[in-house]
Amino acid sequence: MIVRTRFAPSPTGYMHVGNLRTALYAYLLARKHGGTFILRIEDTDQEREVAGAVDIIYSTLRQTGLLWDEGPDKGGPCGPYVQSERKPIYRQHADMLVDGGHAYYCFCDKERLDLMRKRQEAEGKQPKYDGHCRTLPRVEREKLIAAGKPWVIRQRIPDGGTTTFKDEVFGEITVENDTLDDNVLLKSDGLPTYNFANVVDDHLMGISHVIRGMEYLSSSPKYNLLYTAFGWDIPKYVHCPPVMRDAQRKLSKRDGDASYQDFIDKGYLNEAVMNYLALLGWSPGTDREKFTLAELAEVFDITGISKSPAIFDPVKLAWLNGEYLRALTPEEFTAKALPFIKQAVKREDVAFSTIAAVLHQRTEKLSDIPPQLDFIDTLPDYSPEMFIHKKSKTTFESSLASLKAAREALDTIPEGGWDHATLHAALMGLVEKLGVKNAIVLWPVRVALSGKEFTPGGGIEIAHIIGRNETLSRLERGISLLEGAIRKQ
RNA sequence: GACCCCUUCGUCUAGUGGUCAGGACGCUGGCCUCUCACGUCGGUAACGGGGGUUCGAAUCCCCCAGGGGUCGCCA
Repeated sequence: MIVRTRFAPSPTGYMHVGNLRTALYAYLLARKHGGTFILRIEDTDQEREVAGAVDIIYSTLRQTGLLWDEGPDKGGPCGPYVQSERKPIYRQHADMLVDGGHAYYCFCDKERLDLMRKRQEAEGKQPKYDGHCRTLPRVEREKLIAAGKPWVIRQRIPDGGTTTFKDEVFGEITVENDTLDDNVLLKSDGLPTYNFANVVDDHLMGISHVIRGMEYLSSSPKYNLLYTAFGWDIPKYVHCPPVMRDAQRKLSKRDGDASYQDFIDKGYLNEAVMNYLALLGWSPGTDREKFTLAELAEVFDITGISKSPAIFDPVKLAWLNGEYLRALTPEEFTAKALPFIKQAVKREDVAFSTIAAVLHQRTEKLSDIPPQLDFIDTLPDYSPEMFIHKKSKTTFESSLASLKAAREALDTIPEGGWDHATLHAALMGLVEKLGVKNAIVLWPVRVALSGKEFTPGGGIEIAHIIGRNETLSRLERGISLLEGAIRKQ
């Protein structure tokens, strides 16, 4: 079987991660079977046009690696791939339906429709087109058209009976035809509704698997009726459950973290986001959790898609992102971290590579970086109490001695020799010389250099990062703080 | 409200009549350690409820409850 899948977004101006996941699945299925992945723009709602929205679709798909084989910019045998450019095709197909008795012209205006719905609601019935124009004679119809009366074309749902369709994730579903509405197929502006365009285009473009959100599940019987009316083969339907914010609400753009770009801006890696999305509502059937896009394409299978909505867990995404960050080489990590480091560090005379090194194993997302670095440019005010660390048994006195010894040892290192290895040798040598535990020396040094309880990296790294002058002056500051504290005792 | 769909640890999930119900995140205890993290070893926690079918049900059937979706000249 030739697999042809499509991603058919409407240009809304941002890429919702739920949509992106649907695109991912469509892409993976195509790649898995050596098939074709198609991009189609569904811009039939002229009122919702957003400038630049199509570019966001392009750039996001490129960034994520979901490269399409046919599309508006690439062309292909089934173009055009923009629905607003396919207008004549829909008209032609709508007429075919009308000729076959599967659709009809409707001249009802908004006022009548509103009134009708209001009445039906008042009577406690479900709003549904009342079939007013269903039986309009052909001559009457021509007369109204000639008179310039606006019209739409509606689908004629068969009276009575049932329609059954099969979904690859939900199985067989049967509904009573009477619960289905005579929906508009062709709007008065001549453009098709989604209900019509998706059927015509999916068939004309040879789509084998229609992968889309679950919100279309309940309209699928109508689409089936359309395929049948045309005498077309019915594609395989794959409806994906929604991505939720919590048990009640869908993840929405209003929450500010539903768009792909939001995650990238916060310092999540593309690879981590895509990996996480793949596993949200789909399982490979094994315990494996880390996949590249290419690896996903190998193992992807429709049967792994789950039936129930999945809650998006930012905490787990962050963990996965950390995994990806940690797997980077030091050079790669430095390149990605540098812009975030510079948000917090304005000084230029610091050891950036050491900052990155010290951050590497401590960063889940890049936006976590700046707050960790707030002590580098300027030493915060801190209390001498911080020198006392119970577990390491440091005291004011021991800390004062350590700081003085450290000052003496480091003072002998020239500016040019101020590197990590030298500092390490000097401070560890001090530990050995004094015959004490590492912490007796290193705890107070780290506190004096950072003024903080927790820091990325230890005293040696921080000394290297902030440089000789700053190190010596901060040690000085620590010494006087401690002397003051001891005097007060 | 009507119609359709869904329901395993807090979360993502594995599981398709016989498992101590597995993994991951989180939380938590130990180890490592100059702090925090990383790493590592352990712990915690689930089959929505009720009826059946069966020697035996998370797995099959029915009912209920809860949740979701749809009911537009939006997609």
